[in-house]
Amino acid sequence: MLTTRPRGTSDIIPGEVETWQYLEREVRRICSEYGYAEIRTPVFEHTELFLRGVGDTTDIVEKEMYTFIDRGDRSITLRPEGTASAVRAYLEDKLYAGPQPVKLFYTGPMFRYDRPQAGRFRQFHQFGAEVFGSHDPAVDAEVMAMTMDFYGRLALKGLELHINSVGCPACRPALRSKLREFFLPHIGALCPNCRDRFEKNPLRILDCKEGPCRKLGANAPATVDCLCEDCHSHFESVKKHLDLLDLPYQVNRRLVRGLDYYTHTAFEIMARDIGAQSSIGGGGRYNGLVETCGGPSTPGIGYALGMERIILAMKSQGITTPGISGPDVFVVTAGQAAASEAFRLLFKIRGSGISADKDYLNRSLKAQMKYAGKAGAKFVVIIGEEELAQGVARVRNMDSKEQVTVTSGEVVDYLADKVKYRHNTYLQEDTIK
RNA sequence: GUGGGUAUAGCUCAGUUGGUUAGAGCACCAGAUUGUGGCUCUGGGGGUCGUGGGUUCGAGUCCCAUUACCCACCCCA
Repeated sequence: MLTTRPRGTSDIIPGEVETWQYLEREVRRICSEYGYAEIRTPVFEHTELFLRGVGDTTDIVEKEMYTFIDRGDRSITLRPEGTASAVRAYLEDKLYAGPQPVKLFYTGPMFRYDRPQAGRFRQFHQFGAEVFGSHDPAVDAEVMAMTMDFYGRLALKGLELHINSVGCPACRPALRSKLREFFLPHIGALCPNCRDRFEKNPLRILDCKEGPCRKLGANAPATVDCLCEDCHSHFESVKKHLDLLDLPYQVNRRLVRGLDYYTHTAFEIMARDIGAQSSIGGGGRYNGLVETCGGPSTPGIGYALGMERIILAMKSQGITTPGISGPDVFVVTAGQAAASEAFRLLFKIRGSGISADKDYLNRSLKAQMKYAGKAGAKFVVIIGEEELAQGVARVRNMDSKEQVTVTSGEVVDYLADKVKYRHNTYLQEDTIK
């Protein structure tokens, strides 16, 4: 146990972390372009927030929360999702008092006590965004377009945007009773889970994957057939705005998201090639949530994307991301006499903004060269007795094998010049994805 | 919470019907005449065979339990 990480968690080690850093860069870039500001909230909250926010009949709350009592006898829960916290902060930090609408994004770890499998972990990471304060269907479209834009920037292909409207408090009671009416004669044929859902939330029966429930559900009244005037026109307008952007989507009448707070628009993005857990992102409108959490009636909409699943999809599509990058310069010495000079030079190089390193294992010149090559150093600076005596250093370009002699006074400037050039090309490579 | 599969070196895996000091490739380290990397060659370090019990003269190999991981169900990112 001492050397085993907790189940469903993972270490992101050098070689992998560069992919995460790249994704996080892209997240910040797109959010700034779309006008979303970052918010950082605690990874744990009072349990009540999630009970209220996420909904106490959802699977997340019923069986997946990491909840514990702290030393002050408070019930604390590791956040299973980001929206509830964003809503809490919106209220607590009085963001409603600022210019509206309020557009926020976050990235970070979420926690759900699930059995791990492909694409599912107990600690996983989401990038999410929320918009508070606007009813405009154009915002629904913006939010969906933004997710698809993000995937597109990562060069992901073949994703499907599924959308639906799950109604609002005005039309949902009618829908519920219609569904109950429909399923009542067949209640015996439903799976045990759905018999439970029949009472609590018959909407979710539509989402069931069990054969019999699925068959029955195919002919059941769908949410889109029972929408009130308001919901209907909202949904139509959302679709119109998606069309304006030429954004392909499919209306999925069965799409009912697992969180209770959704109203009007619900959407989900599916990837076909990442195993059984094919959803790589989803979201929807939650016009009642802020009020449920004790705030003024405020419309809201948001989404969350699963970082691990994005990485899975990228891998299975053969998309490469920046890897580990070696030092710009590696300082190699020959003989003890050069050691002091090399050590000083190393720090001078670093001081000019160039990444540099040297051997600390007392290795032979050959071994130092070998290491520099494996570490991916772009240049090697060699100092031996001969160079010391002449007041020079050899600078070797590891790619071209070209080696020049530079006076010790000019070494740093010489390297700075070469490396600056490399940095520019590196930045360009970095952007192509 | 339920089901199936797997567990031998840092990694990927061999390991005959149970039989002596458990192997390979890759990786790591060091050398190949005295100061130059990627290729090649030689050598070296590294394994309580997941853990605990059992059967047996003898278990990496058979049996039981346990843990971890993987995959799937439920559900979600």
